[in-house]
Amino acid sequence: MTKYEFVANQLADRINNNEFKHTKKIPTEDQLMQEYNVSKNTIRNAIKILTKLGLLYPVQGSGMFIREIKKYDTIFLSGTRGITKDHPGTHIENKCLHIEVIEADEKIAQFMLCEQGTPIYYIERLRIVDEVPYAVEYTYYNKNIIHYLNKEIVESSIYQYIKEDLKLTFGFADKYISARKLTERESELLKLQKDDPAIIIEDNVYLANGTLFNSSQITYNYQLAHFFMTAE
Amino acid sequence: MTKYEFVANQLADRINNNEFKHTKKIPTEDQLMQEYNVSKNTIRNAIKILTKLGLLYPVQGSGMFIREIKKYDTIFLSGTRGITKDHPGTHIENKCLHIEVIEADEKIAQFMLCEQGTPIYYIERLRIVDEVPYAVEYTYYNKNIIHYLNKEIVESSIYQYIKEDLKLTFGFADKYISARKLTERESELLKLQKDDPAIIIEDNVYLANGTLFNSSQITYNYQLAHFFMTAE
DNA sequence: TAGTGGTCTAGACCACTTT
DNA sequence: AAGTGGTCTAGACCACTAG
Repeated sequence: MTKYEFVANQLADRINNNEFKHTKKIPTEDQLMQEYNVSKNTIRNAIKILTKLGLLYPVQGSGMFIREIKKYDTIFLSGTRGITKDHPGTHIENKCLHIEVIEADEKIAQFMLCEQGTPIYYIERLRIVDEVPYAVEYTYYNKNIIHYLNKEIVESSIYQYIKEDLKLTFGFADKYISARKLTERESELLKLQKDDPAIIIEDNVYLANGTLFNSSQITYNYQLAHFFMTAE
Repeated sequence: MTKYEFVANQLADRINNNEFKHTKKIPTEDQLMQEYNVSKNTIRNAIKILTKLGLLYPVQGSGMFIREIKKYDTIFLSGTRGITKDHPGTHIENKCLHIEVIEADEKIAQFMLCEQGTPIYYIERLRIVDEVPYAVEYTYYNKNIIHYLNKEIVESSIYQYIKEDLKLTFGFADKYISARKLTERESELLKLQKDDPAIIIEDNVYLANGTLFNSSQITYNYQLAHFFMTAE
């Protein structure tokens, strides 16, 4: 862990412990430099992390103020993490509906940014939060990068498997957000009506070296799923 | 304009002009430091801007690679700008459906983060892109901050008015994204069917000093509106 | 092993807010 | 005028990639 990550974690803890509830501000940059014995740049890097998470906002000439945002039960969009981290204390089940290896045709090759004929895992999952169907997920993984997947991995955490077992590091993700009507099959799986609204997130996830390894289309239950982000 | 903003603009232009199409990389940090005669930090700040816009991704030890993303006809979510900037070359019309000044009741005071009784502009607009109804927008402005609004301003660009005439600077924005069914009135305005899907963005915009001045709920035409963002 | 991005420091000065 | 965040510099060293 870098110094600025350490400082960011410390500050996040201190904010969550309400240490600054009187002032609604964190200490000044100079004070933090002294407290943690680091340079200004390191403090600023730490603070940038917290700002992106929506915990703070800076006011030039005045201080770094703590935010009070109501993000109850929402999924945080500005991260490569999934539902899991945003629903602490809930029971999440991933039901594997379908898993197969296919060869990329022209269309798949195009959005997977790979050659035609590349082996691809195609997976369908139903994600269930606290016994209620939450989302239907259609995912393509490049098998040249994720060499092996099975039902067990797919039903637990694929991300953890990729990170901890395969030792791959995530870089960034593109997200396309839209809405459409549910298909009949989706409505049955989500226990909603056909033609009910669905919020769709297409998620293209890249490794740190810039290669795309995963493209998902996730169909969320519109009565349950709400998303949150903060922009500058 | 700061030096790093200048460098970021220059680089964005050079990328758009395909200057780096052979290498698919921009010059190294050291090269850019020399070219623009600035320090490493300045280059890094510039590059961070381009990374957030999704134009670049960094690979440690290798270079800064140019991205090729298909964001045709989408609205970029990671910004406080609206539709306007994302639809160059299109004709945008804002039809004012309703404008009135009200006093904040308990509920409004809560989400506008103001005292009860604060004067508030409540505005309804229909946004039309290239003659097609695009979104229905319900907006609250704190009248203690935005002292005056009228139909003309509301039908042109409110943001430009706030920025250039009132000389206020935007800070950050929270966005909540969800889906629901259209109301009957919305379906008529958007020329869709009642109970058709709608993608909803609730947008809370803050000034640089951290005060909330604007809360909108925007109901987008699901057949036209698609959103894009990039996350780390 | 050389090239390239990432972290970190120390210090100067500027822009804005608050008193 | 004093306090506080924002920009900028010069330089050292680390982490990772690629030939």
